[in-house]
Amino acid sequence: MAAAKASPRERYRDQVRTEIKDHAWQQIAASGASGLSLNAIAKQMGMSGPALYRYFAGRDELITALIRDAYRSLADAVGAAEDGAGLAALAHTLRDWALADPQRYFLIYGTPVPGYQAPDDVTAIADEIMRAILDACGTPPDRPATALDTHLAGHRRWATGHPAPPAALSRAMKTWTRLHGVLSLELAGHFTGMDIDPAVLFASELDDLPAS
Amino acid sequence: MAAAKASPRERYRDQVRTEIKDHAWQQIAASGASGLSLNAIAKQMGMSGPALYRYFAGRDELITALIRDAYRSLADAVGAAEDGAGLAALAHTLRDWALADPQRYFLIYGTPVPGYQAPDDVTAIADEIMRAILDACGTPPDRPATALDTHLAGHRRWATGHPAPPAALSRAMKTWTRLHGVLSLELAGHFTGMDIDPAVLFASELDDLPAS
DNA sequence: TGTACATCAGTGAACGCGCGTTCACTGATGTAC
DNA sequence: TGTACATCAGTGAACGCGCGTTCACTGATGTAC
Repeated sequence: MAAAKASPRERYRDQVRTEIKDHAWQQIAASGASGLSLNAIAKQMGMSGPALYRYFAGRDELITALIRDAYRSLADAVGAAEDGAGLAALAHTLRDWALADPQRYFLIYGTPVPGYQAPDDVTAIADEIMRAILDACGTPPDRPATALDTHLAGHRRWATGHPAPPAALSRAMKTWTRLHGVLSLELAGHFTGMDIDPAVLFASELDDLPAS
Repeated sequence: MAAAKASPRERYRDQVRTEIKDHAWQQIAASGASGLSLNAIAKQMGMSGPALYRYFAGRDELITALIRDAYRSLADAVGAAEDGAGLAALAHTLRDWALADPQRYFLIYGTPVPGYQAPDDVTAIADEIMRAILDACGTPPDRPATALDTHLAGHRRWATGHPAPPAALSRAMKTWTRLHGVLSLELAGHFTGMDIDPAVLFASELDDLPAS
């Protein structure tokens, strides 16, 4: 622990920054990311609007911090779940994480804002998430190489340094896209109108994965 | 053609309504749905803001109209593609449709606005899309019933009147979620940073479908 | 331990902006006799 | 065909609002001697 280094003022700053972000998440959960307002957060905290500028340079910096935190939280969750527990454990961790705060999931994987480019350190965390999935995929059975295998073998920047064979890369990729497919439609409520239980569909997709 | 019924004024109204929506789509493509502004559209058309209220009761009604049009356009596209051409044709039609205007795709399948509920006639079009996928799935091979089959057999409101057996329902469902999984991540740009070609992944998911 | 000074959190007023929306109106277009 | 009237598209002014952001400031907290 390097906590001894933090001065009282620094500790206070971190605390308020966290409180601001907590209120921001609350607001996003209530009305979406586009409804996020610095003034509204300040009012909720009993402060005046300009006070927040001591903690964030502006609205954009706040949102970027939220995105970073969301990625970090997900990477930690799947990283911890992956520790030997296999793909099913990771998948359910992912689903639980998403259901706990749908808008947080969508801040990462939802509708992109045209023109927004995530900072480099955020894309690094995104890679970390992919590596956790890759780890959980384990060693795939031998089978003839597919077109996807071949493509991924030549484009594995996101799996830099990872010893996984092409077939494992394919499996990780499909794990990611398939689970996201079910999850994002579930979170957006597209199954509600159909009267379908997304959990059953999710489980079924998970079952199908090893065979692919 | 029932066009003879439309009076000059009605024709003009329809024309202007269409023009307003065209500019709205342009604006959404440029800065996302949250950046849609009636005043900005009016300015772009060389009109004053209040003039638009002759054509739409307000911002919400405009957006609802856009959502309806998006659903209608997609339903027409997949409906036409499905006509005997099989699942691959439908899948590529879907992908082309999405790539033609990503923000339009996300208006349907993207981040939901908390609290927004689509009107009934829109969910009817959503069912129509599902039926097109269902039709394209054809008759599945015989196989033991899965848990998903059983669940869907008891929850087929979205396939009302459709003679498809449970196994076909499962296949349709997975077709939908898997293609959406790849597509939505592609449109959001998540493969760009990974240097992966989404077309290869999409094709591979399409290949895997019949086996599932 | 006590005083002098620097740091910094938070305030309140103000700026300019664009938003959705209303209202009373002008002027053109279409309709009826 | 020509006139009288109704319909309706579009304008301009105005409303109230909340937004992000700046600035000069007060007052509390921590630091150095």
